[in-house]
Amino acid sequence: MKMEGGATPNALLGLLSLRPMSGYDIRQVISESIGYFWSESYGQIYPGLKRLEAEGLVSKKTVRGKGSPDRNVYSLTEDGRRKLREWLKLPVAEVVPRNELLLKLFFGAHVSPNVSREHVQAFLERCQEDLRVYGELEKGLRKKGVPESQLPFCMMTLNMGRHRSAAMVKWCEETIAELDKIERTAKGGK
Amino acid sequence: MKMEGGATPNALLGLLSLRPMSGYDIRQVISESIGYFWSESYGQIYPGLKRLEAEGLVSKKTVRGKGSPDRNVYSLTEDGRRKLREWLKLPVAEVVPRNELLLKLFFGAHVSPNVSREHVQAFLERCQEDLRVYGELEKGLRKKGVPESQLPFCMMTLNMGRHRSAAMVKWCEETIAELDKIERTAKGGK
DNA sequence: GAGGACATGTAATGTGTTACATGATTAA
DNA sequence: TTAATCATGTAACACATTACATGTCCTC
Repeated sequence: MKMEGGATPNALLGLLSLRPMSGYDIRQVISESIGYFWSESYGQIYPGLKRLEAEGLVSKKTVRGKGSPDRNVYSLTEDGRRKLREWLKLPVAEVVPRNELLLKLFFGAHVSPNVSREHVQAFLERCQEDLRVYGELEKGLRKKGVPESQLPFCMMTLNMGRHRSAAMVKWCEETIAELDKIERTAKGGK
Repeated sequence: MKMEGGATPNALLGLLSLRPMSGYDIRQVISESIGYFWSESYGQIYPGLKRLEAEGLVSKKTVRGKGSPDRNVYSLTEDGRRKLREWLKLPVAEVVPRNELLLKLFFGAHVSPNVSREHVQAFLERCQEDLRVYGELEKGLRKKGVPESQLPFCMMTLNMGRHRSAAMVKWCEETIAELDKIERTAKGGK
């Protein structure tokens, strides 16, 4: 009867495997590590940690703050570590990710090609920005204390981002050229 | 107060812009057109159509079935068409799509490299299959009655899939090689 | 004294899938 | 007769974000 699908609680376990953290810390760490392919809101994190504690997968230690609020620092228990390993072994649940850009582009014939062009242009800029961020992230990895054993895995995820963004940049350029062509012929044929 | 974000009702409007359809039809059409980047379940479609009708964006016509159940066929009203155009002009809401494969890969140091390798291998096969499907889809487009004006937009969405899948195939191959290297050194160093 | 970072948490709301319920027709 | 396809719809549940509520300390 146990649903093993839930990626969110397992993501929390994974993050706590890096080091003991509070809910607040987790949010920070996400944004500077896996933020480009995973995110969690406080509304998921705090109740999630509470549930994991009730299941004995993490343990809480309240740290009296010196000049700051109390922190609830959670760490993985042996059970939690085992649970994480089991989840990692399960096949990846594949979903079709929704792509609103493609949806709008698909129905682009209803509006001026200019509209689609701007959507693609915005996406292009975003991809270029992402490529820049991946560079920063890599620098951060090399400097900061990422365990030797974890480093190649970080790099693999970064590399997917790079391959993806580079391909998207190419597609954007081709698509913008195509949209420009459509606009020119629309104007020329008038 | 109106939330304009809702992509799902707008997706329904877009699909009905192709031709009048029943909720059942919509599901079929999705799977043979935009299914690789968008999907809707009946639980969204039927209540969604009802709501759109109440707002006057679509109109319902019940067609008595000859040897099959009655069909509720919906068509776009002028208001619906206008609403669709307005939505198409709004900037694309950008979200970070979650990627469970990357999440598992990121924490791959906790399990044998073999486990990650198999996840990537499965993803590789899926991408290759996708590339094949895009070919089929394109053939279908050329044969069937897709309006001339809509065709280039279909092709643009297909091309994004192609660029993406091709990049992913390359990444998978590189990543599998890297994982093999890790496994060899782990074995060699023992 | 205003604003921002630190810190925790809940409630309301939105979004979406899955399973269920129903029932006819058609092909194996 | 059994399964698949056609067809519509609801209810329960799962998942997630946002806004709100609260309060401290530190810097400008």
